[in-house]
Amino acid sequence: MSETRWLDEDEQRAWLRTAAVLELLPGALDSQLLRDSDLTHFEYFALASLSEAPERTLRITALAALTNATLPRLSRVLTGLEKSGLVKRATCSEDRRAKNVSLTEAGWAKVVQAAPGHVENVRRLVLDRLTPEQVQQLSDIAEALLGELDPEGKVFASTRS
Amino acid sequence: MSETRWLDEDEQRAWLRTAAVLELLPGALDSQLLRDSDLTHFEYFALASLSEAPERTLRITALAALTNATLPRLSRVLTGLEKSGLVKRATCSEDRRAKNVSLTEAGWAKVVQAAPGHVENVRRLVLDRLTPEQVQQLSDIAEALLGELDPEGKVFASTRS
DNA sequence: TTCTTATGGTTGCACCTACAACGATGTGTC
DNA sequence: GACACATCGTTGTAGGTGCAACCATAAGAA
Repeated sequence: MSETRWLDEDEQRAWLRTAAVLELLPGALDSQLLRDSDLTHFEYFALASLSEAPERTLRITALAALTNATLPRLSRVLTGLEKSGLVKRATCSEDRRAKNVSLTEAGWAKVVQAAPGHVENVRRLVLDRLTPEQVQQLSDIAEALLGELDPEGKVFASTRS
Repeated sequence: MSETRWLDEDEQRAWLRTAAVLELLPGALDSQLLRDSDLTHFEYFALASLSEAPERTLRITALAALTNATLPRLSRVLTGLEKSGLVKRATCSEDRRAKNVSLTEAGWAKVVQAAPGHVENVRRLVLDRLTPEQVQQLSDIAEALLGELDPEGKVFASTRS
């Protein structure tokens, strides 16, 4: 048992501010999307991820990795999106345990409609409040944190150094 | 209607990484505290905030501002903490609409027991993965974001510049 | 083949959170 | 004092999320 290394003043301030952002930012992202497009941020992110995949189709497990969701969570969200006609599921022919999710035309239209407002919101809340140097710093910091949070690099593999 | 300013490559990478951290970090904080102390991060934060207040007591509204919670959310969390004997509520004598929440002895003991593991986890997940310069950068970045997320500075007033 | 084990995905259950509506008290105006 | 209005906190209700248990299919061993 080693002694606890308590936070010094600078560390404490940095962490308290970070925790505050962690608490506030997700809600700010959700509320704009819910208001303007009737989507949670997670739903938007899943649809956007699909929209950039080949054939706008992915294995459910692959989409879960991209969006960093657990399978149960994604499964239920997909059920909702399917009811809304934005995606469809189909059993995979090669591996009949697996399923492919595809964006429907309506789903594609939804992403196209929602994207500008969402991007504008990300700028307003985050990017436009930082200098270009800070944006780069944030990118490096987040990358460092993902090393611990997502050690296998499964999530957002395309964005890792 | 102005044209959408889409994200350039650096901005997109920074944002995707940040969104990934936003998705993963809260769960990592919760799971250590739930495992070791049977508290969510939010519950821990509320108890810790109380533990640093004069008399270990705060108005419910003041605690909501400190923890950045809505009143309904905090009210229900306090109900749970009260059932566990960690806090108690008492109607405020000066303003009988209001109530004061106080940490009980058991609540204080819980904070004392939980703090070392939590601090260690914050170091493992965040602070120890960054250079001292990056910790300072993160502090400044979070401060800048709170300017938009919490314009009135009600939250974490003590940590703002 | 048959048995065992691993993987893909869904569902039961419990809990947490948001939004809106509500009861109760305080403040200002006439 | 009596009214309108704002504030403090709680609760009804609906929906999201995690964990564990579950079914179905696949892969490997005997």
